[in-house]
Amino acid sequence: MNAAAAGRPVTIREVAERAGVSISTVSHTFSGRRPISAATRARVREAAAELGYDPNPSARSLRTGRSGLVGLILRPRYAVSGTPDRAETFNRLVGAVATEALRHGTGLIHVPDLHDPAVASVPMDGCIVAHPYGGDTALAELLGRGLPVVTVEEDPDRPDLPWAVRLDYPPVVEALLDHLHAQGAREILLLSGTEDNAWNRRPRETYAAWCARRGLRPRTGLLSEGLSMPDAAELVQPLLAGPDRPDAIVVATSDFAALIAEVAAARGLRIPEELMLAALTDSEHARAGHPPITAMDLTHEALAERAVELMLARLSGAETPDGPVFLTPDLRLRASTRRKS
Amino acid sequence: MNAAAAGRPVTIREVAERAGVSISTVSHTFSGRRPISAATRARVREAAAELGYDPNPSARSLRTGRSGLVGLILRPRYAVSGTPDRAETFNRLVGAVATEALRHGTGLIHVPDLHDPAVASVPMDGCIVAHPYGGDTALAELLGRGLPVVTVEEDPDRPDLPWAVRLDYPPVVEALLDHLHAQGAREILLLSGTEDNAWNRRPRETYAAWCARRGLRPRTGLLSEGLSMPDAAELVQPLLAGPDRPDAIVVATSDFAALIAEVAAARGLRIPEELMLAALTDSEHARAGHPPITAMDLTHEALAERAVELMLARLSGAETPDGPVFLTPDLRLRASTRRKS
DNA sequence: CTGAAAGCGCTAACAA
DNA sequence: TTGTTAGCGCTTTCAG
Repeated sequence: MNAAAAGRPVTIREVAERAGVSISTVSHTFSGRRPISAATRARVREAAAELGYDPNPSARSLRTGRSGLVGLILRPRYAVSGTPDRAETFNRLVGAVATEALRHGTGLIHVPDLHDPAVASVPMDGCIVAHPYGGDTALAELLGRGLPVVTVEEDPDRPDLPWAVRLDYPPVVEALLDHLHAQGAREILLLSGTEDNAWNRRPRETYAAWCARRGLRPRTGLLSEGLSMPDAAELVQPLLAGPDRPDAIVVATSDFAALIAEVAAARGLRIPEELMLAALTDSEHARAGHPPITAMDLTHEALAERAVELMLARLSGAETPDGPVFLTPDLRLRASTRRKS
Repeated sequence: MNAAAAGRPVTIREVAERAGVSISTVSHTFSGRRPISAATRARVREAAAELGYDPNPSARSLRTGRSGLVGLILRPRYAVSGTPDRAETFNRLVGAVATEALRHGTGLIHVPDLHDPAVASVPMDGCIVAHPYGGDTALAELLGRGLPVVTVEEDPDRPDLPWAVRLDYPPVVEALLDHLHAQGAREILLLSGTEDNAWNRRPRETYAAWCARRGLRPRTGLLSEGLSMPDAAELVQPLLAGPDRPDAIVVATSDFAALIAEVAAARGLRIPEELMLAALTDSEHARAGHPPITAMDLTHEALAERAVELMLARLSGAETPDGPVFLTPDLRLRASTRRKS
């Protein structure tokens, strides 16, 4: 029984001994960073294989200063405790980042709470911070440590950090509003989430500007991403009750959009004839809703792909880009906003 | 500008110097593993904060032998290169494992190719191997290194490894077959995937036994998970053409189930009246199909939760369990197998 | 082409 | 309560 089978890790020293060479020769055999005679290399490889040698990654990165690992921090606090909408969003982003990292042969670490001292910090060469808040503290912390950071969506208070993949909301949100307007909507209510991130802020800004241009009264409200369905229903009811109810609602999350559709149906309001409905993120709720709900897909896969590329470029010493990469969300018009005319 | 802002990591030594104490005092201030006077502790904390000190995780784990990180390897090779069905499956499992790890404050590493020497190995205390193959080489490699491993589904050739979360297929597959039989199916075709894992093997075994018991002729075929839709369509066509076409098909993946529904529709075959259809994994394809397709949900979230629990228990020194944990897949009967009678 | 040895930053045993 | 120091396993300079 060799050392590995016994549970004790095999070190470079044992391999060297077995092969009858020095530890530096073993090291160089694997790194290839200096010429080793074929005979020696064969002996070392054989010894390593027999012993089940696997270089200790901590020792290596202590020495080299690099781990070959990229971190991922998903900021939205409701990402983890999830309604299906949030779960789908979270899963798509995490899955896509993981896929992309693996495709490049890079290990990916999901970083646990940065601020919890009970939690060991992780050896990462750089970190992807997804959907940061305005003035994001975790982002600031990492930047303060001098760690290379790439963000998925910008910290809305620091929109110009160049190492970022951003979503270009204005044209898409305008297209959505124009579409609603073209279908006859004149009283459009925007229900944002309460998370202070780009996804909530940018569309709100675009909406305000659009209303001003059109000379329409802006109508906005908040619906926290953390609400339970019953609590959200409670808040939605009165919005549909009064005589001044909106003729279209744009709501941040798609499961609340589906909820609004239900509440509307219960009140006898027909969609899209009496009320149009759209969501600012897409999910199965929207696609399979009754009727299917118009939604903006945030192209998580593309965000992930570009973010990983950006990070790897950065770690290989690429120049700082002139500005963020911009991607365009994908507007998916569905029956909830399509009036037969 | 301090060292961190300058890009150079701050070490314990600098903190000690600044606080006017020894490095072991700094170490113990953070680890809390020996009493430190309040005054000293305050000075150290202040110095650390001012310098932006963050303990080097590689140094720590080199010394302690533990990293606090759990690895995750997803074995199915089609998990990454994905059709939507595989992407949903992969995303759900990865997302759920990540969520569960974070909930416990544990870092999670997606392990890149174990056998690629160009890829740095990762510092993990244990590893979750999901959906291993029969005689899985990666699993064997990790076990050979003496690393604590927990599997999600068993290596079908090593069904008794106790550190595993398994799916209890037989009763659910039987229930599905009984259901089809009760609806009148007598010529049931099972189209397995070609990945040699539990998900393909166990239902096949159950099917064979069920046919034997019922005195029915087993009809089986293969449809590789890696096929493109057109290629899969090519293979499916003849199955529906002959006079001895099956009256029910159980197919492994749900997107091929949806494909079969399309092909059947194109041939004028009505579902479920002339052909019943079921999938051995659920996805939006099945839920949103026309008609919606009966499917077995593999409860990825529950698998992930139990696997992470098992891993953390194992790492805290829990006793080896008597056997694997068994979970029951969730059979979701839908219109594709529901004949009006 | 190969070996000896320093040292990465930290923890923990031992000393005081 | 605090300080001194060995050494975790590796990479890399410097010698040969």
